[in-house]
Amino acid sequence: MKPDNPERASPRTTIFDVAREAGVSIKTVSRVVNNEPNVRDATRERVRAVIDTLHYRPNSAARGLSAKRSFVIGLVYENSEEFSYTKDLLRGVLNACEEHHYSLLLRPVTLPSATIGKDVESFVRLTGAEGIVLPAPIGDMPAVTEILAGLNIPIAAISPKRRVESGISVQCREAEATFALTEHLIEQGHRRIGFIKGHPDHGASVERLRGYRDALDAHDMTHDQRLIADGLFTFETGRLAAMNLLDRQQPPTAILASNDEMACGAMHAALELGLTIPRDLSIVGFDDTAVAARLWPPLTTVRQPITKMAETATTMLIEKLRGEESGAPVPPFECQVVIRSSTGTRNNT
Amino acid sequence: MKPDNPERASPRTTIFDVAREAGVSIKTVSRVVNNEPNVRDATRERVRAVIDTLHYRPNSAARGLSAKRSFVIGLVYENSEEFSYTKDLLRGVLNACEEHHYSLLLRPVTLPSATIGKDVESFVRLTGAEGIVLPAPIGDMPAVTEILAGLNIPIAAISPKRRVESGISVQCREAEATFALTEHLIEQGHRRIGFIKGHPDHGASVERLRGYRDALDAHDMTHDQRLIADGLFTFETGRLAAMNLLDRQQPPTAILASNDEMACGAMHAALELGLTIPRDLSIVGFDDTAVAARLWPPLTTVRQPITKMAETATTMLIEKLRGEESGAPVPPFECQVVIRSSTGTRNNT
DNA sequence: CTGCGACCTGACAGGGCTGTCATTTCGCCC
DNA sequence: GGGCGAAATGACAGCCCTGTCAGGTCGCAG
Repeated sequence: MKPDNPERASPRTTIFDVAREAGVSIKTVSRVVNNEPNVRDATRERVRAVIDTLHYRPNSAARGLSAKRSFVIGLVYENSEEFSYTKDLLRGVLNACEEHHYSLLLRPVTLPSATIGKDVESFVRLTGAEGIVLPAPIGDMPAVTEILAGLNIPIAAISPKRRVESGISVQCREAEATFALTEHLIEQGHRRIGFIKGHPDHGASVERLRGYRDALDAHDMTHDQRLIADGLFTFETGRLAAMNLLDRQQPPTAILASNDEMACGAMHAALELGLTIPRDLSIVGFDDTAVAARLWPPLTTVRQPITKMAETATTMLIEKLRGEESGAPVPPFECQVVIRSSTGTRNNT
Repeated sequence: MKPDNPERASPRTTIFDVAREAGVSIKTVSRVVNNEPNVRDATRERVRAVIDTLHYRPNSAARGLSAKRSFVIGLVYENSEEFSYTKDLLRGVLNACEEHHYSLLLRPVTLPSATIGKDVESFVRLTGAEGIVLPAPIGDMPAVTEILAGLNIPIAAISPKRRVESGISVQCREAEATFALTEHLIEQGHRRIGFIKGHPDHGASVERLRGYRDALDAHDMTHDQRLIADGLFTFETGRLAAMNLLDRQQPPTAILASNDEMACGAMHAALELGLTIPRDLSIVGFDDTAVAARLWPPLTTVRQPITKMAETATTMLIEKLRGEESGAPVPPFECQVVIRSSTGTRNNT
């Protein structure tokens, strides 16, 4: 037996109630709600007050129906093992959506996917999303971008390989950060620094490799192709690549992996070989994922302001939808090198 | 210059188009779309065919407005550092929502929160969510559940302390799993097994402690209160608790932490003290988060079928909204002990 | 052939909001 | 005080779908 509750599902207050209470037409209330001009300040105030007392919230279904807009942003993301990147990303996108009263709808995808174009298309058709946020590497996939261009849906790409022309994109100074990371190793005396490349589909892979190479150049160090190994951003490819690198006659004294997952794999490889970190081998990663600080020794890595980047990209996307586009591309964000204990001094050998 | 595209934003096909094409009334199309009865099979087929050719998708705003429903499920989750639990959870909830054509809207919260009741209330009012999924420990918070009960919004609790009467909840056999985990340690010869408790607000904490105690009883081992330490499910509390435990005159030879984060903290504590795992100390966790397999040595832990649990709970919630409630509570799910290398044989000392 | 349920189908009225456009009010200048 | 343009406000249709209910069709028993 529940306590008797005569009125089920209290009848939501509508714009009509507010209008009556404030003594204006519903259209005026609508104008106030949407911050439209042409309402006298006094009227605006009065309506606002009534809205507050009545706890009025516009019905988004009705609003969307009438305005022929969905107020929905879609986020298509890779549902990968490593999720702390996605977590921060999600946080940023969600912040922006809430701030501007948009809803966020999610579409996880498993890569590689042959049907991703169709998937995104049906996602958009079904949800009526007005704009789509595309984190790397999806923002670089023609199958997706072309479909969305055809549908006339604006996109915001996060860390794409290159700026999308006529689209929104935010990036961060990954090359510079990798440069600094490499320099950190050089300063500690390392002269043979191994590098594990990232997935070739990610723009980040190119940038990070560039930063590494530039640092070697800046310190007049020779490039040894045998110190560069392929990887795909996964734990296992990192482990294998490191095994490979460490199996050389002249193994590196430090390894820079293009992300934390692979750095973690490299660490496992080193430990399996009985090496002590950082005494026998220094290891650094990139991303500062949740795992990085949990490893032993804790991993030196680079933190990107993902949440901030995602928030900025999404906000720009929404502004574009509103026609408030500024047009000016955002300057790239700064990354931050996080020095922990997986790196240590090393003399030449 | 883009290729000229005369028609912008192709006019979406509406129910009206389908009706005309199929030679029936829009109401009949509506019936087909919603799988309602009272449509002749031949008619149904014909309408379905037209829907397919025209790629018709009902406009959810219009549908919601007309039916006075939002087709929205809300997920309120703790935006914690450890996210791999939430990732799996999200996956399950999303699966169920897609399957039943509901949208999922997210509301992350930071705990502890004094305003969580109000937050959830405004979330529901704003989104019009018809049902809310509440993972632990939020499903146990009266501030939240009472608000939702008042709003007449059904909830689905995942791993709550106790079954919500007249509500949906799914749980898994955490006590049994912890029992098995403890037994694993006992079989390896451990006689002094430390235990780090979880956050007192989580139902899981009680269950896991119970499993540990039951296992000791089953093997006629004495309970030593000094082997039990408090924790709050975070890395740092785990580290501190382990430090404490290992500082005893008779330190434990194995530590069972109530989750992986704390197990990881315990591992750091042990390594800081110069211990080798598992030679000097075995460590086990709970949850099988992404970090567990990345640690060195990889962590023995317990995997819960979170995705499955979340999917089941959400499906039940949606069925309830549809009035298809079966009423029968689901039997608890089974957990799986994942044995890795952080545990090893130990003779009595 | 008639009558009568049972089953199908369609007409119509909104649902809460916004776009359009007509109307009223206001401020200001001569 | 009258006149005028701009600002403020409101009336109304319509967005696309579903609930309701009336009407139409079908099969079958009498």
